[in-house]
Amino acid sequence: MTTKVVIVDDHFLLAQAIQELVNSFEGFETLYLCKNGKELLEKMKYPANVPDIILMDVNMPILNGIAATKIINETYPEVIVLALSVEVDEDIILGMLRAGAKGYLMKDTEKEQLKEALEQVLKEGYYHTNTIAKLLVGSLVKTKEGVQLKDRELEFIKHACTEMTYREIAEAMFLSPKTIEGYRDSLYEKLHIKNRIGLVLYAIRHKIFVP
Amino acid sequence: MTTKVVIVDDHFLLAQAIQELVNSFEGFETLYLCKNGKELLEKMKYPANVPDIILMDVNMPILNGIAATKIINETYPEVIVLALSVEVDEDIILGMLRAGAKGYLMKDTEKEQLKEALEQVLKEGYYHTNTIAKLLVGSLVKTKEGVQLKDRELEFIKHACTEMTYREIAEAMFLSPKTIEGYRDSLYEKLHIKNRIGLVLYAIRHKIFVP
DNA sequence: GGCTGAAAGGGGTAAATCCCCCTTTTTCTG
DNA sequence: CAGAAAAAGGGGGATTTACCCCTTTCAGCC
Repeated sequence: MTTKVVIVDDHFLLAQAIQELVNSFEGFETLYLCKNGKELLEKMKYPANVPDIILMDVNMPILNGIAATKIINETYPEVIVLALSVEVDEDIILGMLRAGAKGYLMKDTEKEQLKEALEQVLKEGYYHTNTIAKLLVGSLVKTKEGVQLKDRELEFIKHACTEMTYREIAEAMFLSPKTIEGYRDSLYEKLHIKNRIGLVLYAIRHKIFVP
Repeated sequence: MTTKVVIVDDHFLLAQAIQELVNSFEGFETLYLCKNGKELLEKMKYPANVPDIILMDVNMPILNGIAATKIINETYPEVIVLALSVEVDEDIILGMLRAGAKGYLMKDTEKEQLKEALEQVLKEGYYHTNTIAKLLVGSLVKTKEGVQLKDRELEFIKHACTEMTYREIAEAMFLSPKTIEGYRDSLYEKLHIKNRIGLVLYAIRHKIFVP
């Protein structure tokens, strides 16, 4: 009985290439390829298309890896999802694992490591490289960082990542300039920053604003 | 006589996978894989290691695709470089082609398209998809945008993407604050921006500063 | 109802930024 | 070498920001 694998990645060349790799491993075969999460869910409506393992890219259009993984974990809890990405962003890795991925492979892993990952995930139910393990430990240590921003603040931050003055931002948000300054001052304190440049960098690094 | 191909990509899994693909094409074989431009140049010092075609990733540590392509074009003009990237940034694609790449493949190309590209590049000397062709035409239309920034200006911009005041930037660059203000004012005019936020956004969008 | 705490609005001041316009020095370039 | 262009440095003033500390309003909750 061979293990059925599905590869989900919008970089189609990579998907096809990984397919060849997987097929070269004994005991594994690729069922089909998908370009995004939506396509995958469509396919999986037919029981014959439900695989044992899904190799899932994180950055995809339409339905990204995290969202797709979450749905699959709820609908098909017996299917194992392995994340596969170039993304080294901590938030994203953790998001993927929280969504129920059983492992996270960087795209610079060795061929042998992929085989090892597939085999271990079948036997043990999980596979994590040292890099990821370290990240996990790290995330436990600093569970704080819980700076919760309100909707209105997020809206302000997005405007601040613009050549608008605070007066103009106030107009755009139908607030008085002084209220806007209040938002700003409280954010500066919460986020430990000193000026608007710091705010812009914070917004970009936390994906509040995409340049 | 088979065509010898070398793959340069720091995403090792992708590199290996593409290797399998290339080897499955009749008349092509992979010589070896490299993780960056430096490794490639080291290898190519031995004549036996000089391939016919190089499949080169753009984003690599140590020596990136554009720099490596430039050197290879000067040192080994008979070697064909094909760019291979997820990058859709116009500047980068054009940079790669200017550096002497004979084609630019997106990583979402089909398996068959890779084969076609390899074969056409051997026969015709170039390979461009419609997407790239359109880009090329577009770049001819708006040949302007030739805002050439000097080293000192770039250094200033990087500092400006920081919570430093101009006074502090001046200190760090061993210049008077007034000189720094001069840099700033001339940049504002050249780049059609109104304030420091605009400068930060310009820097990020043009990859002068990576947040 | 009364307390509390956050959101909204504000006043005043010091610092930083922006925007002119100007001189001197250095560096290309014909 | 001369002349032009760029780099470096500067003055002064209008705006904008940053940082205090303070009042009103309003919703949530015991």
